[in-house]
Amino acid sequence: MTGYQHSSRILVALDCIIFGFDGEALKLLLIKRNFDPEFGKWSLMGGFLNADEDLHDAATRILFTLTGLQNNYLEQLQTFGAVKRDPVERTISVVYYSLVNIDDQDPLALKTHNASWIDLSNKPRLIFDHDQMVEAALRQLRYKAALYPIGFELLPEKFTVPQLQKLYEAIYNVKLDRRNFSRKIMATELLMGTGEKDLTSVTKKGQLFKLNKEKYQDYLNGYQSFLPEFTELSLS
Amino acid sequence: MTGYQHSSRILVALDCIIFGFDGEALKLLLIKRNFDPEFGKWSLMGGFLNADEDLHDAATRILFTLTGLQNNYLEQLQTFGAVKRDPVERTISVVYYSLVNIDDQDPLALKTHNASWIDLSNKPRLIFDHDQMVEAALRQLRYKAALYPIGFELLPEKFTVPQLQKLYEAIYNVKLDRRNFSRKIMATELLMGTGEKDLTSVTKKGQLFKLNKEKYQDYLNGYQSFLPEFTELSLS
DNA sequence: CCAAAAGTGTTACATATACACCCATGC
DNA sequence: GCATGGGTGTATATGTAACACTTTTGG
Repeated sequence: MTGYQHSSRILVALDCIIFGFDGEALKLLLIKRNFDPEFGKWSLMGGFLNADEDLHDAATRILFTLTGLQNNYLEQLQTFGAVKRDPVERTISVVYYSLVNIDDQDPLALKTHNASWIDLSNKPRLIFDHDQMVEAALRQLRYKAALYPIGFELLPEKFTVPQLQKLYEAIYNVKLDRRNFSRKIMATELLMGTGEKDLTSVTKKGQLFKLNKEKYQDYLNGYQSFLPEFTELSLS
Repeated sequence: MTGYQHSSRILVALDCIIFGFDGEALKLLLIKRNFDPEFGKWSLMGGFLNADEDLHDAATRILFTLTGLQNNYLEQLQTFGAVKRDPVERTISVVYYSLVNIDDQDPLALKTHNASWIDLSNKPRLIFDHDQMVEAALRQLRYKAALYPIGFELLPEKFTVPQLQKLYEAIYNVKLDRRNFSRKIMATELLMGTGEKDLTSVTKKGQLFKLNKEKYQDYLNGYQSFLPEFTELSLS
């Protein structure tokens, strides 16, 4: 037997929600399409699954093509499969989301694909069901960032506590108390001081920290939860 | 244009993890395969996506075929897409999990498909990557049941608080304090007394409750979290 | 000297946990 | 009477939330 006899083969697409953070707002990397279909409209970065390619590898490839980045945080989100979601041909789309350091990408690749970083609050209407995809990704990011310290994936290697706080404020769209936040983050032992100070800030007083990779792995492996109180915020 | 020119069409399967609860243990509805491939081995219930069928509809159809049930809790989990996951032909599988009341199903449909309810703790080795699928489903169930009161989907319409407690003990594999559990559940206002008592229990003292459907919807819509302290348990 | 950013300390409140007692039923 | 299962109450600990003060730097 060389294959299943019944049933139809279907086109499998992948779409990628790419989150970034510029120090103030949460951003999305979006494409102003310079190709058909839906030429000229905004969409997520996407592509098709090849027959000889693992699903996750395909997502990695698509992310690499657009950003020049590999080894980023990349997680499968959900698969969208309404019959008419793509008017050209019946296509199901496996959606991934990724967290990247906005400073690390390849500007040429972005230019080639006509991609730009857009504030989440200014997101244009996207094609097909891409708006729903973004909505689902944001929900997942909020949930995940409450239980696991994945927010660091959006920051440069060295960062200050107030920068980290701004990131969480952007993710959950809330204002946080500086003192409580600092105390809780320090209690996680996830940060290692570098001795350096952040000279770009106004007062040059911010201490730069690095992530403690070992502790980080412990948290990712789930021996303990990260910021349980944020789970409530994931529900909104 | 009638379709995308490039890229290959791929077979899309669906597999379904069906959870039940018999009052003591969490159970899975599994198939002892009376068909090829992997005749005689255990697997999840599955099927293929038709070209003219929404993905979620296909999952509903497969669940219905096996259990005779519709309108159950059914949620997409994840898509498995390793190239060699199915040795017969390259197939990606979109996995759903479902919560059913174990008393409600159609015994004939079960018999036809050679299906039986198996304690999660006695799960046999399953074909392909189905073991991983079950593992992921259990993790998702634990997380979800901590934030949303979906556990009720596994119980009959009327149930006692101790029964509900046993369910949560089975899901999280822990022992809970009777008094604290009762107080917390009552505080949610999710339960409505029926006035009846559970005459099957030894002391006939257990009060039977029904779910307050409106409150239930509120929780599902996420205006408040359900049992935040359980999120910690989801991580193990 | 003042404004803005960053670092640290204290208190009150809510929530989770641990534990003790009483009641009803069947045997 | 007593074992079992089911219902209710209270003290403690832990963690979250609310709030005040000090220091440094640039203008």
